[in-house]
Amino acid sequence: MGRWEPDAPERLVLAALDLFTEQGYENTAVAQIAERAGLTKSTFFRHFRDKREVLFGGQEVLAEMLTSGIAGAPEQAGPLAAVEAALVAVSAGLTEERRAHGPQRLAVIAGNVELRERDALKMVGFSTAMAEALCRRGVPELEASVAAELGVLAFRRGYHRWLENGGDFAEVARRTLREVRAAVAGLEGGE
Amino acid sequence: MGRWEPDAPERLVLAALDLFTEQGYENTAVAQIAERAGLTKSTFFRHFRDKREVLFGGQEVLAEMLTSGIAGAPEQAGPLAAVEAALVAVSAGLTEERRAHGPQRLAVIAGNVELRERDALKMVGFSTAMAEALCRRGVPELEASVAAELGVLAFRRGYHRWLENGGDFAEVARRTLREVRAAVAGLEGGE
DNA sequence: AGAGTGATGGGACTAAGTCTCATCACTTAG
DNA sequence: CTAAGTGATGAGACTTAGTCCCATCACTCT
Repeated sequence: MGRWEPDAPERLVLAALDLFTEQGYENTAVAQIAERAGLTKSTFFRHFRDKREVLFGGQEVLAEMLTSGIAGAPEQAGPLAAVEAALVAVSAGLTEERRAHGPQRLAVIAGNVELRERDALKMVGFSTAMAEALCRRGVPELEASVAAELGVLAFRRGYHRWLENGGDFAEVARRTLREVRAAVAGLEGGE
Repeated sequence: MGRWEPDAPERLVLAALDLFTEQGYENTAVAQIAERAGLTKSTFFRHFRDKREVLFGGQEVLAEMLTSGIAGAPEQAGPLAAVEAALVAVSAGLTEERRAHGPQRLAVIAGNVELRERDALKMVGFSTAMAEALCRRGVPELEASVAAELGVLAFRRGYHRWLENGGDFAEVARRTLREVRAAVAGLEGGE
């Protein structure tokens, strides 16, 4: 399978990350990314659906982990316990290599609307994936949506913390989800 | 102000909606939309940031209504009561004319990833707008985010119901938010 | 009538994204 | 050891989104 210089996708990701950081996302052409990676525009689009996607690769895998995490939670677990299982399960996909470029990647995304847009879509994907998995466990549709939304919120916050402080993502995510649940309780209690 | 044939933006929206429905979003060129509206490509991009935006116009106004709804809620109101005020306030922006093309618009959006992506971004915008408005009321940041997220969920579901059944949006939204709160309670209680 | 203003038309230009075909590195059967 | 096969890449044409600049036109006000 691997011919020529191996790992074309990874080389493209790294080249893109550097160029986006150096000169900004919109000032960087796909051809330029490909050139720095020793490839061509054709090859770039063979590996990535579009220019944005070079920063969001492998998220389908994470969504898959979320759903299987929920599916694999104990029978008697409630929706939020299942969501916790999902967050724990996804930690297997958050590799140390992924953490290395995380902050740089987040900075680039934060600086561009198109990229924030793609990020929003990915988060919606996570949410519906979890909600559907919860429904398959017999959770009513609305409760599933609420639990999934809270799960995504915890995931986002946990992910940021994990990038800042490191450590085990499963641990961080568990703690973050607990805080979200506390906030929910405070919401209902405080009226 | 109005010269030539008036209401260029509205004509563009209607032309786009028809063409997207007839032949699909990706099979429709901007030049074609402009032509059907009796205008040119230049004018299209003068009124809309990009091709997607022709289906999402005026949402900044809605976000504005959400924030001012929250800001205008009674002092002693809790976060979720403020969110309810936001949803009630936004009903002023959901005109009957908007409802007329709602289903067609939703169908087009549902059929295209780029458009779902833009929709996701708009919802994130609503969420952060509400969360920031809640923070300005002194609500802790995490609770504000949770409440805003629940508010967006209620807004989406209420919007769909409103399109299907009509009636007063404020009424529908209030009922939907109540259901979301019940689901949240069921989530915490059932474990 | 003439200057000013704001919206439009037109056309050139860049870059994203698609498509097709040739080519090259490497594998495997004979 | 060679020749066919396979999969990834290169090359280039092509369409369209989106930007820019400038001329023009409709209408207003003096």
